[in-house]
Amino acid sequence: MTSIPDRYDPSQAESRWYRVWEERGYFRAEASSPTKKPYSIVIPPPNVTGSLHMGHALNNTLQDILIRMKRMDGDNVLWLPGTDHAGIATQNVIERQLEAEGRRKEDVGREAFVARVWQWKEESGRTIIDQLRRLGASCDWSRERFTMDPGLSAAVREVFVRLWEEGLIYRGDYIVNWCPRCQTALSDLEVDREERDADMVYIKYGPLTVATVRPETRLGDTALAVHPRDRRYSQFVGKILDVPSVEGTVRLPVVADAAVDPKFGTGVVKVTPGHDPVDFEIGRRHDLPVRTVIGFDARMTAEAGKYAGLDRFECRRRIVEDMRALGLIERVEPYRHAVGICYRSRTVVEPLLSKQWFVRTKPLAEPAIKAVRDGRTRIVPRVWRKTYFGWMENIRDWCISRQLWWGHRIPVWYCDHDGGMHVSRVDLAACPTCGGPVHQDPDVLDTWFSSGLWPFSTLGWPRETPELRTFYPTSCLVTGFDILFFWVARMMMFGLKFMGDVPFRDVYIHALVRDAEGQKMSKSKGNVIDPLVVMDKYGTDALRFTLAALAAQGRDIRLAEERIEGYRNFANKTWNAARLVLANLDGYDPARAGPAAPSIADRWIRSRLNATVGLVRKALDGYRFNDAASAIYQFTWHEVCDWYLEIAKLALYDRDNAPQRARTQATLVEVLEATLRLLHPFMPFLTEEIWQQLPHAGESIMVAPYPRASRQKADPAAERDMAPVIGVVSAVRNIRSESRVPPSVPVAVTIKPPAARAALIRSAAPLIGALGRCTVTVSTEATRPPHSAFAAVDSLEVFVDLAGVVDLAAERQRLAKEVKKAEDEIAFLEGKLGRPEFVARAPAEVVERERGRLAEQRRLRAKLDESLRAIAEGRGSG
RNA sequence: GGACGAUUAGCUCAGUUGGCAGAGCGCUGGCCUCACAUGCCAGAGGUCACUGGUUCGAGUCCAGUAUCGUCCA
Repeated sequence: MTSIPDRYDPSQAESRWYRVWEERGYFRAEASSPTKKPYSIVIPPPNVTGSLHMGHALNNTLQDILIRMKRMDGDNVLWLPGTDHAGIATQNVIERQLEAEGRRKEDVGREAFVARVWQWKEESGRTIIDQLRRLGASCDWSRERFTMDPGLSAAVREVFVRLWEEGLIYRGDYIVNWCPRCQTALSDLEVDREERDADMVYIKYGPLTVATVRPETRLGDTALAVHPRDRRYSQFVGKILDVPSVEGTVRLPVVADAAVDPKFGTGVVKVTPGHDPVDFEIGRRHDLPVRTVIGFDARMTAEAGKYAGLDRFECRRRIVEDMRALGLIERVEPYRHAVGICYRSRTVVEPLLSKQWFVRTKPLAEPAIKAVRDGRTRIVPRVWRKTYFGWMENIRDWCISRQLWWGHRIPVWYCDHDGGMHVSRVDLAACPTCGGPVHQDPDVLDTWFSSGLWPFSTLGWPRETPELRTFYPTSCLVTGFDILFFWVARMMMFGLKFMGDVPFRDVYIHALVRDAEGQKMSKSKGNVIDPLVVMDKYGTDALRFTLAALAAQGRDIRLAEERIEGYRNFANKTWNAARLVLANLDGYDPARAGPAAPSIADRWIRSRLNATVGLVRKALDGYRFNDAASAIYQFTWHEVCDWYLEIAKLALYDRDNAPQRARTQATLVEVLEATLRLLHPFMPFLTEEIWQQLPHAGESIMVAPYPRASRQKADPAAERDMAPVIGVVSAVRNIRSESRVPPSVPVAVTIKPPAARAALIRSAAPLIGALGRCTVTVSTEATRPPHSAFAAVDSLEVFVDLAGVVDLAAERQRLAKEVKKAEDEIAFLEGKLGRPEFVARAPAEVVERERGRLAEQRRLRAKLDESLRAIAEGRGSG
């Protein structure tokens, strides 16, 4: 009957429409618009090395939903995409390539190495960008940025120089987290914690005993420390102890310092200023020397004497053996503790003293705290505010230098002649003071230093561009909580500092995607669900809708394949609804649909659509994507498909009533078309595919208006009048099912409405008859027919004649169940209304409502009792 | 150790100003009814973790307990 296939095939629709949209320029923003309201989002730039995982899929689906809705609203929408150069990760990729060739980066040299990274970036860096297209992301690709683009690099230099000039950047020797694998310093944030089993070794230090899990650092000890108020050890404070140890007797002073936790170990700690950040501070306060015994390669240095050259962990084993031989080990206890590991290479980091660059963060953090407190930036859901404040208020200086080759090189030059240091926006070829030769600082900046500028560097800053004026502050940032500190916090600080305003009005923080068991997805666990595989199997729209439907605030998403399958079915359901409509539009002419007044069902479905639009709008305004998705799902499937389409078929198949048919066609087209627009941000491909085949105005659903709800469109009378129709049909079906009457056998139904509803029910009788597969008699004077089953629907009494087909026992059972329900309800309400406090204190309307319910239930029970009696007396059985 | 979150149907989860406990999946029974079996109809299934408190009334507000999870030290 129709050439449209009965299954929706996503694969061909997806590639086709995306190309059309892009070619027509729908994704492009206007640099400025005299009339359109700006709406902008900058993408959290994925690593250029990355490939799309579920987290990206979720993050970008949510952004695309917002973007598409606002675009349909007619705003001047900018979704700015791009990628991040991801210093360590990208460098690792090329290093591994070299490794496979049997070479190291030192063999090829810095310049050639960086050139090779660029080449790789040009060839392979588009993977994730293409995958975002696959997802349907409607980014403005003409404005795609990369953190190492010339413009963004200029922004990095500008920021570095200005911060330096204001004294907010400094260079110095401090203990930093060193990754021996990546051969670079890391910021505190780049160090993950992992629980590991270790040996807590109790070592004798002369008269005292010290507990440590890092015995190899014994070689770097320059003091012992106790808490100033620890009476146990006050006699030792200020003394210098002669401590026999593996390298002979060493002299160690005992200092008192409040940083010592008297409850840890014995209460005495060893102080190793060269290898522990706390000890480093203690060392400064007490003017202790620093001994570096572990090097950048994680091997013991010459300072370690006979242990020099040993790997740090090998040295740990050896030194314990040696101490044991010397009787210096008091005892060894198993100990579980959190070890710092590099977030990229998972290598245990070594706190090491080195010269690094730092940003003084306190002065930057204060305005960033205030902006959120004042509501200039709104964090959604609000619970994350506390986390944000907690971190910002206890912020520590940020180590921004990395000993990598790939990244923004620190814009500092040292004169080889006079030793001077020059911070500069432009490359220096010679010393500005003496003209001598210069060399640039070898280090590069933390990747987050450049991504922290993303909301304005991508818009052209430090140049003053129309884009910057139009789209900054951006409207919303959509991101996961895992980079709240890494990225969001830093954009807040930099945005306020350099733009004088917040980088975004809203920050929407979404959950993490986990597997069905709640485990974090990871390649090593083998539990990843690959979005690309899912898109192939179920379609992009199904994946997008699933992610939106599961994106409830404040909870992680457990993704199981069955869920995606369920929403694939929803896509197919919508497809088939459209098939039904499209197959029945012959002779349709919207101009001629006017004359016939809409039926109750027409008015009802329009009113329901209006209500659904209201729900979806409200949900999306509050970033409640799951509520929006479920409202659309519920309406489309359970109101349009389950009821309205079934009702519409009656008119569509009735060729003798042309006006009624035309009117129904008009309603179908109107409701389906609007539903598609409502659904479009969630399922862009399917909706475009159908919309193009429906009568429509405009060239693409992408740029058609997003539906708006209005009070005028609400039709409470129609909703009230449809309720008994649905109620009676459901009751008839229920009786039919419970009495085991096959659908093919017609039954006779008698409805006894109260006088006030008689006209309505009479006019709806054919409808009820068709939907319930029954013949309907309506009479206000009806009496219970013999051999009939009974149901009450609000104020209506419904009798289903089961002569010849009735299962008496089944009907009795069904009635008994209804009686039980009514009686429970009556008991509950009588109890409630029997309490004088309730009647006295609850609002009058609540009391009135409960009284009405009680009366209703009592009446119902009476009717049910009557039916049961009829059966008992044999009247029902015939 | 500190902070936050979670505990609602067999499973996964909604439940926004306190006023008849909902969805999806799964399950049971019946249907290939001319859009769809990726479907249709009907149904079963819940002491809202526990203990107190506030209130006429608590899944919802407050305090505590237990278990699980996350983040920070």
